[in-house]
Amino acid sequence: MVREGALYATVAQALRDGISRGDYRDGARLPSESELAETYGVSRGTVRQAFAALRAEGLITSRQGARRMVLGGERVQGFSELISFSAWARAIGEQPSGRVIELVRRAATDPEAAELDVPPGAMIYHLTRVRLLSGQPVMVERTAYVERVGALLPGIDMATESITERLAELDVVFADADHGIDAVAAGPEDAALLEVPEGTPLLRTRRRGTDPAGNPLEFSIDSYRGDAVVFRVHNSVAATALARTGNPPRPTGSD
Amino acid sequence: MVREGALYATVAQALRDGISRGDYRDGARLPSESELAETYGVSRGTVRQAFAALRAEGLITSRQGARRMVLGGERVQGFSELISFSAWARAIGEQPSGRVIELVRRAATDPEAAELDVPPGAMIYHLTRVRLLSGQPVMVERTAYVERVGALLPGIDMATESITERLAELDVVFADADHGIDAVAAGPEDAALLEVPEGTPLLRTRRRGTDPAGNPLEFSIDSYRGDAVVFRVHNSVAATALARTGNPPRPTGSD
DNA sequence: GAGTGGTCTAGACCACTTG
DNA sequence: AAGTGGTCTAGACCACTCT
Repeated sequence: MVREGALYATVAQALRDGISRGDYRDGARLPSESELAETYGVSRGTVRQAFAALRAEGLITSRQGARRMVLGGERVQGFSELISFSAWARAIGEQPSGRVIELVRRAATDPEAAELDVPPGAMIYHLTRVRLLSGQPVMVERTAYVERVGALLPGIDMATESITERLAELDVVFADADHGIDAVAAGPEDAALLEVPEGTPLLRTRRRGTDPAGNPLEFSIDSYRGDAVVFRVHNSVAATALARTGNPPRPTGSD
Repeated sequence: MVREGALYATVAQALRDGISRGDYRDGARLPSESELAETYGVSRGTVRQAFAALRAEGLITSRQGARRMVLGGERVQGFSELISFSAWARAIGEQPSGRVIELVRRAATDPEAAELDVPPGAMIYHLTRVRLLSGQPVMVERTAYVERVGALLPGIDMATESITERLAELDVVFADADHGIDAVAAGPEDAALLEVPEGTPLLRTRRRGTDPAGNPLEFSIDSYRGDAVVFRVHNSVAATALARTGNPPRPTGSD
């Protein structure tokens, strides 16, 4: 168990550890807020903050009046796995690698300029890579970086290092990402790079990554072999915390 | 503006309204916590709870020391749009409809039993529908319902009503959903139902929906025309809802 | 240095689940 | 009826941003 900066993060990690270790099995009821508050010597609010994190991750249920329970299903944790191919590969026990097809500095196309929120024709860096899991090509990545970020790329060994992680060390931190996911047929170039027949179904994601202030850092179009990856989404009424739209049956009368 | 049950929900909705009304434009800085606390006559904690909801929705940024800002980009609303085709269709301004291919009560297959957390061979309801947007077939839906829920289906007009919304009125409420998204080639049956050539890329989602207590209610395999839909997901360091799961193509040689 | 968000505490009351 | 989570308050201190 690693010491985190915040108390609630420590408690949250302890609970995650307990769940993955099997102390709390699938469907098992977790300790109450007050129990945990006493155990860890923190206030109930801090325990609630820890639970909120696990709730957002889809790890546990939460209903008024009832103990929280562990939700089934294996989960991949963390924001970094979603934005970094390398981090994701390691998380599932695979060896990530990459082959750079092209890295150029050029004027942004109109769509790129729009996504990166830069003036039309502004200079950007564009990187094309094939990403491999244990030597097998599984994804073609075409990423446009804003100039400030792209200028750091030549100093990074893109075949072995994780760009995202290296950038983080250089204080370029990703905080938010929007993903658009659809399915397309492999064109000639993607088919060749992925070593599949033309027309093979590909899972394509278009992702815009932004820094903590909301400024776009990169815009990437990633095309995965359809048989190589599954995107998993967990969501809940709690995570979106939005009111129900329904019409509760009014006992009083008509409307 | 509708009165919500909780104070923080009222504040959150007021902020959403302000954003969509344009009071706070893209990139604009929002009022501080203390300002809002005074404005609405609530404590700072309540304001923070409201902001947390908007943060989880990907509507705003949040960094220590700096005012929160409005994030750009159109958003997918909430939980209901991901779990209900009808709700989603309406949200994008399309007319949803459905054509029932088959509704049967039968014994669950092993995978179905596992997903629905019922004993092997238990009775379930299985529904096959083609879903249409403005008359165009865009998705084939194959859903297994636990018996308790499926027994309600015959009373629902599945061609025009939203099953999810009708079930909510009957106190069958979805609270969580796990989605697995990948890309596959259309087989003969799907191709016929969707009126596309065999082999056309389809975006397939496998979804398990559970009630507030974590009990599975339905397991659905939805196959969308790849050119008809884009899934949008927002995630952030603050709230992670998306994950990739590996299914690496096995090299035939070593290992 | 002033302002702001992030964390934390110690209470309180209510709505809901459970035995 | 007891236990539990959901909401809310009123403070406090700290880390960080901004100008």
